[in-house]
Amino acid sequence: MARSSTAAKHRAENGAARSKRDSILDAATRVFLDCGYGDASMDAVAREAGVAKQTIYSYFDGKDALFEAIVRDKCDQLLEPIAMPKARGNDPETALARTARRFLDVVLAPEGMALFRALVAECGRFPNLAEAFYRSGPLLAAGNLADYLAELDRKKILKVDDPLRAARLFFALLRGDLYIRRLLDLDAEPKPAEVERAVADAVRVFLAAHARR
Amino acid sequence: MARSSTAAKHRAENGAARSKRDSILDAATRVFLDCGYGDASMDAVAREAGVAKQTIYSYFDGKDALFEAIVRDKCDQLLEPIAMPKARGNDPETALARTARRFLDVVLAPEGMALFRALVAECGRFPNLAEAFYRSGPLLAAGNLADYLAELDRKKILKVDDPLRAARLFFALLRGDLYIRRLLDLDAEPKPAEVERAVADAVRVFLAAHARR
DNA sequence: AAAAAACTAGACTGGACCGTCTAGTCTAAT
DNA sequence: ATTAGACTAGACGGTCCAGTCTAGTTTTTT
Repeated sequence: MARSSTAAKHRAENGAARSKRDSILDAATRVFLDCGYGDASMDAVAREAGVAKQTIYSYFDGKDALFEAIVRDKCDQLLEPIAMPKARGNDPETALARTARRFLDVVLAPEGMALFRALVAECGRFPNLAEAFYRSGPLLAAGNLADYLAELDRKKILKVDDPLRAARLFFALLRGDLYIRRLLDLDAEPKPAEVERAVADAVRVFLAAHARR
Repeated sequence: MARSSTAAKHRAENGAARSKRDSILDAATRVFLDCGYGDASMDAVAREAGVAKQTIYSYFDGKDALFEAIVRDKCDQLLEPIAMPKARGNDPETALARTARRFLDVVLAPEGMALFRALVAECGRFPNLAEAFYRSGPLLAAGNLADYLAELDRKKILKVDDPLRAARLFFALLRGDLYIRRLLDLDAEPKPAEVERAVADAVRVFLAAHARR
């Protein structure tokens, strides 16, 4: 048991093995996010990665495990910018807009949409993945914003009774109609000007709702 | 050509045929919305409908056509309450709340969620279905509300510069975080009290943003 | 009653795909 | 140079499923 298995041995972080594992992971990400879990085939992943199918099974336990790996990986790397501490030196309007922009850029990008679509489609099969995504994504973002809103409330700059609830509303406002349309693949990735407009709308409405006085 | 084929003949609306076609449609709805398009099998539909598989193929051209049929059917029947003309006699707050409640009741219900999930999962395969859903659902609802908002603006009760845009924002506000969580199947259908709270929040924020002066 | 059409149950075809296995090649360490 | 482990290419077994076909039964029509 303490002895490393064949499968585990090359999982050690010698550069060569790392890069092979990574190329599998990259290919799998493309295939899974393109086709969805059901229509993605292990043969396609192997072909895309330029690797024999057996090699995939030596790094991952099976299709499920591979899917889990690519989802957790994409979660970490996609949601990194969202988790970043906010620049709070500015006035609320600027700070909110900056947070909003960062959020939309990640969330409306093709990769973000594909990840979310895959999770929605497979949430019955992988409930823990859906939960993990939500916690490290929307929930984290709302939590961070809530902290900032609480601070603004303490400083009497805004009136925010329930910061977490307000933060969630802000992100909902931000997603707006665009998110639905993107989910259904009715729109391509929005141009910067459209993002900017969505940001401005959300910030304006939010500030109106939480103005002091 | 003018002569009716065997397949078309029993599609005429004699009561018996109608009821058989309907029981297939009902069963297919359950199976497709439960399992999703990919994991739903025609055998399961036949079993669920208490019908031979061949009978399904005499009423529908194949799996795709059956899926299309059940989606269009569910769209029509789910979104009927949303398309209803609004009671506009009341003050804006009451009217908005009523519209909001009706929307959330339909959209957050298990059937509404399952339909949307299926469409999100299959929007690549059935882009026209996604489009049809959006137009007869979210877009119709927003259009109706926009008309009402324009009226309120004309009467100087609210200030609404872009009614359609405002209506979309209202529904986005309404979906809030709940919708994301429901999509990922992290929450069960919300209790009336939760719906009421979401409605109140959305109405409050919306009115604050569009108050006169 | 007889003929036609609808329906049933189940077998069957063809194809996709997961995961395993085989046989042989390449690479790195001893 | 030899040997062990990683890798490749492809075949293969087993399963599942869409859609077709057959043979027999029930319902409807005439």
